[in-house]
Amino acid sequence: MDAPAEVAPPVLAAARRLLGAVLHGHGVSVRITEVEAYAGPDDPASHAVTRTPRSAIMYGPPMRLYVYRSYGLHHCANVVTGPEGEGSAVLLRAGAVVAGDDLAAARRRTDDRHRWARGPGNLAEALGLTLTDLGTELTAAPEPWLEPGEPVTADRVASGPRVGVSRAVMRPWRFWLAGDPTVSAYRRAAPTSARGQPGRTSPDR
DNA sequence: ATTAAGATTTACT
DNA sequence: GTAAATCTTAATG
Repeated sequence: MDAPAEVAPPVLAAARRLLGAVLHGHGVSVRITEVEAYAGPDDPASHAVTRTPRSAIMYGPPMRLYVYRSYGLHHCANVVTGPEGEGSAVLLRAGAVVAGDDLAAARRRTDDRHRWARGPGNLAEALGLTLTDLGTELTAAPEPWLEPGEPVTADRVASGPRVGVSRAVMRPWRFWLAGDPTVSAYRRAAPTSARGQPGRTSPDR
């Protein structure tokens, strides 16, 4: 009983490493400021919990783009990080636009540059990423591709629970650059049945 | 076949 | 604070 309950999976290190990297989308480039790690079948909040046409890409080789539709309206972009068969990926939640300002403003229909790539759906929209980009090899051009950034020092990285998930809420697998103005606000997942019911909380629902 | 919930965002009371 | 927009998946008939 001296061993830790579980070892931090490699996807957490991969998530931290993506902070500061630059994703070059279709005419717009974004420096990643906020990410979330999603592991394989062991992670109840991950799409990899079930093997479906949508999650198949997560089980493929790393450094490929995983795009999925969220609530039928938005696209969310992930980087597959684990080796083939593991099923882990990192969701790109926010970033700072470093190139293609005009195009980003047009796609997002706002001049507030802090909002151009704040939130996973908004980030994908700013970069022009859709399902046609699914499976793209990210290690080299053409766009979209990912340019590794300078390693970020640990004291600049904050972490907390993932946004909008109702399962495995205890895992602080969201990472962001502390104090960065482009980071999205934390929002708790919507309760499924009884809301705000006092007395008891379900940690791992 | 239908229903419910979800790694979301925006608009509105 | 709540509702609506609407795609994918799971559960059910």
